[in-house]
Amino acid sequence: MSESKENVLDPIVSLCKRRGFIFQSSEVYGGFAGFWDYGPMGCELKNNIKSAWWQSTVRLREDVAGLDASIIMHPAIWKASGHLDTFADPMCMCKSCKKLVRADQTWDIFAESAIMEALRPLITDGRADAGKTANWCKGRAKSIAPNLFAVANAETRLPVIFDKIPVCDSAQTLYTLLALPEGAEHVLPCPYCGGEMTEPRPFNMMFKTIVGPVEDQANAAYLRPETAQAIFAQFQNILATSRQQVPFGVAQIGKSFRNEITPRNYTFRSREFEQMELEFFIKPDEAVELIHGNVITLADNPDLAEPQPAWGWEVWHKYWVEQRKNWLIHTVGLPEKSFVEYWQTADELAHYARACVDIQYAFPFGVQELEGIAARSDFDLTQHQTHSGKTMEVFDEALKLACKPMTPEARDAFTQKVEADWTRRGKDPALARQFAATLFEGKYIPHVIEPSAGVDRLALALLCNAYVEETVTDEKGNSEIRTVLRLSPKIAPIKIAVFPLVKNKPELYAKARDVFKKLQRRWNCFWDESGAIGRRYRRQDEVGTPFCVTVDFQTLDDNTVTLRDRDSMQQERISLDALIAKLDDTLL
RNA sequence: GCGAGCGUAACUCAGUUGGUAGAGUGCCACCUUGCCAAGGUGGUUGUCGAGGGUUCGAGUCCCUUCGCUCGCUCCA
Repeated sequence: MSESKENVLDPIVSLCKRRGFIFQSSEVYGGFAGFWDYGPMGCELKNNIKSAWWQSTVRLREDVAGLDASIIMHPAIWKASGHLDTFADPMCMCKSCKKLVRADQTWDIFAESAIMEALRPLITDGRADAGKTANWCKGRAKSIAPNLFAVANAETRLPVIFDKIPVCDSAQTLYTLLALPEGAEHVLPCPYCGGEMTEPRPFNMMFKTIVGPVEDQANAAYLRPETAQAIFAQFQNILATSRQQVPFGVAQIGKSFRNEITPRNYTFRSREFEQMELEFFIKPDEAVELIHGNVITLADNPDLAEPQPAWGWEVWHKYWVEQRKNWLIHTVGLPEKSFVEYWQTADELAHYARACVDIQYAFPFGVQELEGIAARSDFDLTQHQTHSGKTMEVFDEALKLACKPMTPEARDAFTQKVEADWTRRGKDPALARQFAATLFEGKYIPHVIEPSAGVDRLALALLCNAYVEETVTDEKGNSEIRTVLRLSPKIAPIKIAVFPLVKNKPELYAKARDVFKKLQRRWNCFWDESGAIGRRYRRQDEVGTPFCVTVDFQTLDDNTVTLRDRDSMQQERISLDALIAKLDDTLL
């Protein structure tokens, strides 16, 4: 299996280069890792994917508006979103076993064993259960390790740490606990082999640049690592100008940049990539309950065809999972059985996420994520409200009206219910009271469902799915290999190729040019007059052109042409008008 | 970032112990051609990934670098 993994993409990579889908960036200078160029066929393919997404996500809906934001934004955005902190992971490498470990995870492992060591007397005395204590240590280690790491170069902050380690009471104890020689270098041994580790080096995943003429770190800015944050930052502007009301969404397609340590698997993990993201804003469940008296959950087994006002976040999330799957299957033609819907487990979820579904495609190099549909609660908007000082709340007329007749007792009861619920979910109950009070005024920060897809990953998945080498046998019994890209007609780069049956008959040639010009006004067409007709068909098969039209002598008499189908290789005689009607039907 | 392997025409690949590059396919032109890559004639292609070194002479040996593949690692 691991042997066969080698070069599984080769035929596809080769075809993509030969036929102008994908080139290595800067190839004449030896290439540039993690960057790719889309050639004549590739850019048509990508444009078709993007416009199909835009069509179904924005144009065919009334509740989604578009945005095209700048790539470089105020650095504070990345502070608020958390990218500045979590994208700057310092890493250590073991000098002997060469393993790379996130610096805070080294501490993680040490903190765990140190706390365990400190608690051992309790277990020995029989006052604590060994298994439970071990689990507790693991949890504690996770929460204190980042602080331990921070403190490694700032001993003044030690007391902060001690607050979190009740068993410690002095710096001396900490050093003893961690088995560190006092005043020694604060780089820990390798957690795997005990070897010496290098100094932690920052691996910032965000590309940094300087804005303005002065080369000063104070003017540092970043290329966005995701498109989503601009939508949150512009939330109030869009709300004010789009005439939308919650629930509604904002869609954006654009480039994002991540300085990946290891770009691999062709275009799958690139340093520059394109995303299609939707942030769909919904009312918090508490607001839905106040307005409608109940919240529809998945337990109610709701019909997901049309959004309903009383849907809770859970149903909205499921709705978007279904929407996205339908689009993948029916619009861009990814077979249902070629991908899996993976629901992240509780401990895989980011702390602010309530649910996240990964749509994973079975690539030749493994099952990998194509798209994620996350329920991100009100985390992002709240972050930007906190950091910017600008409100991200919306005013909801229906909510205000619903709350108006509520008695003080009813409000108290509701508030207590929210407090209990928040406590159960591990959120600060003190904030619940404030949240409820805001709701009674008809205001809230919307929650968000985020379907986020990678254009390049999807393009690669579609190419992998479409690539077929089939054996064709002619009447004489000769077999040969036919290479075909079975792309969905909607996303195929070229829709129709037009051929004159022969090119040395001026009348026929002119007629074929007329047909070509006529079709070209509607679709991306390709003209080919060279070589035998069969060769021309096969050339189109390799770039996935679904239809070929051949103009022959009969066309001159009755305005009919032969229409050849890519997949079946069957031909039919059809009038030009009927052809246009048929293609309209298939391609729109 | 580390380790291993690899890098010759647009594609797939030859290239013997160092002697200034080949094949097939493709592509282009003309002829031919009445529907599935295989007719005829002619033509096109490379700083042998890049830079440096050894040598009279390097695709071939050495060093550096870039890129690709695999493994480790990472991955909102």
